[in-house]
Formats: sequence, structure tokens, C-alpha cells
Amino acid sequence: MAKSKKRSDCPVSCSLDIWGDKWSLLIIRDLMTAKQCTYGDFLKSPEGIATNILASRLQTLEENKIIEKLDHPDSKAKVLYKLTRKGIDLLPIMVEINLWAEKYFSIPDDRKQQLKEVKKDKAGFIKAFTKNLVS
Amino acid sequence: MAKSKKRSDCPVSCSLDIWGDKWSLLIIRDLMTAKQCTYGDFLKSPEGIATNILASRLQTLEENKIIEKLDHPDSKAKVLYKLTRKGIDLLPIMVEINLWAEKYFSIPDDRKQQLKEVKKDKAGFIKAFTKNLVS
DNA sequence: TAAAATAACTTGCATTACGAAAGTGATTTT
DNA sequence: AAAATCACTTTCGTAATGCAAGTTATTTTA
Repeated sequence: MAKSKKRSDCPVSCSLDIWGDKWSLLIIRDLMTAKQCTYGDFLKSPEGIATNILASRLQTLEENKIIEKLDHPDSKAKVLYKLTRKGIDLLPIMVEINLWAEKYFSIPDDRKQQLKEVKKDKAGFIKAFTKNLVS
Repeated sequence: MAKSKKRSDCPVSCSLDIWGDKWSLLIIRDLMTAKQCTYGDFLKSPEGIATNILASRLQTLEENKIIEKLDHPDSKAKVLYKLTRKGIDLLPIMVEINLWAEKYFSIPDDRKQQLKEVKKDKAGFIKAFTKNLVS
């Protein structure tokens, strides 16, 4: 896979160069909800990512230090993926995406419930959630 | 262009179905900084979007009510694009992207200056900036 | 302990999207 | 009246996507 050079110095452009596609943020979403995922876990998500696309995105995200690979404690056949601090710091973006989507789409009830908490104290939620992911 | 059906009920997935690509958020960025843009204005941005891609993205964003077309007051040959309220409400996401990028990339000095203000009072900044865009 | 299953990918191939360049038609300027 | 501008559209080569099947290493089952 060719390394795409950055299109400009704009922070938005630089960010999109890494995770600006239809799949990367879903991988990151999975890692925020589950903390650690195997390759197979990602495949179970409802959007149904193809195996080759998943492998390609995991590689790009790893190259950009958004995620990292770990040995699975129980089995040499499995691999664990988790967010780095850089990846965890995407949480505020993820939260705002959820809030925007809640305003303009109909979203699942369990998500709505969680967002109720978020709106009560956004900074507090981010801090607590981040702390949980970091540990 | 085929209308892509949504991949799941996840708010993140639904959002990415609309603007999850390398260009859409750059168009939105341009509209946030300039308030109104012509087709030619978008082409002037440093990332260098191709004309056919621009036309395609503008159409998708318009279909999804993120932007709208206006008649140009000075000329029948020109078209003005601006954000709808739904598009303006992407501002918090845009702000968080900028903050994340500032932390992990080196970004232009003028952007850094603006982000200093943001960090002083995020909610206040969003409110004021939104008000400016809405008017 | 040999065979089947699981896990994490990789490969092949058809379809779709992207990107660069040139072209079109409606205005607008010279 | 001719040239330029504006907002696209078209063409076409290349790259990315998506589906299915295949591969290799490791585990589990019979």
C-alpha cells in the first residue's frame, strides 16, 4: 500500500489523511467500547467490513500510532488490538459525532441513554472515559 | 451516483455514510471559514480537489441537507454554497479535530492562535462562531 | 494424536471510486 | 462580436473497494 503524502498543512486535512474514510472511525469506535479487540471481533460489527479492508485499515492505523498490537494472554493464535493515547484522544471527536448524529438521525435507545450522561457533564465524561481507556 | 444505503444504526456509521471521506469535511471547513463559497472558491483550496469530485461531494452534501445552494446576488453565472443549520452543527466536531491535530501534528501558526481562544472557553467559542454562521 | 476447527490474515478478480485533463453551455466582460 | 469566466460534465486510466476463496499457524475435538 502506497503511503499517501499529506495534501496540505491544514489540521483537518492531515487528520483526514489518516482516518478520513468510511471504516477507520468504526474500528476506533469498537476499540472505545470494547477496550481491546481481536481481528475477529472487528469482523463481528454490524457494518460488515471486508477482511482485506480491515487488515489494510489496521495497518494504516498502526503505522500512524493510533492503535497498537498486543500478544493475546491466552493464545498465540490470537492478536489483541488496543488504542494508543493518540487514539484514545480521538474520544472528544467521537463524542461530538454522536451528539451531532443524535440531533439529526434516529439512533438506538441505549446510545441515547449514554448521551444523556454526556450532556450532563461533557468534560467529566471525557475525562472519566479516557481514564478508563488508558488504564 | 448510486445512493448508498446505511450500513447500521450506529450514529458514527450513519455520519460517516454522509461525510466519511477525504473531501467532504474540507468543503465544510471552507464554508466555516468563508461562510459562503462559489464552486471556484472550493477549487482554490490548497488540497486541490478535482472538479468532478467536488461536484459529486457538493451534490451529496446538498442531498443530505448539510449545505444549500443560493443564487449569487451579483451574477447569474455564479452559485453560492452555504451551510445549513445541520452543517453548522458540525462545528463542534471540526473544533475537536483541530484540537486533536494540534496535539499530534505541527500546524500553522494562525491556526494555533485561534485554538488558543478555543481552549480558553470552548462552549463560548462554539456559541459565538455558530451565531456568526447562522446569521 | 490425527483431524477438524479457529484465527488472522492474503490473494484473485470483478466492480466502483478517484483523479487528471479536456470539453460543454450559459453567462459576463472586453 | 469575441474572449473570458463560471459551473459543471465527460472521458479515461489508475487506484480502492468488496466479495469469495485460499493460506498458515495454532487450538480444540474426536
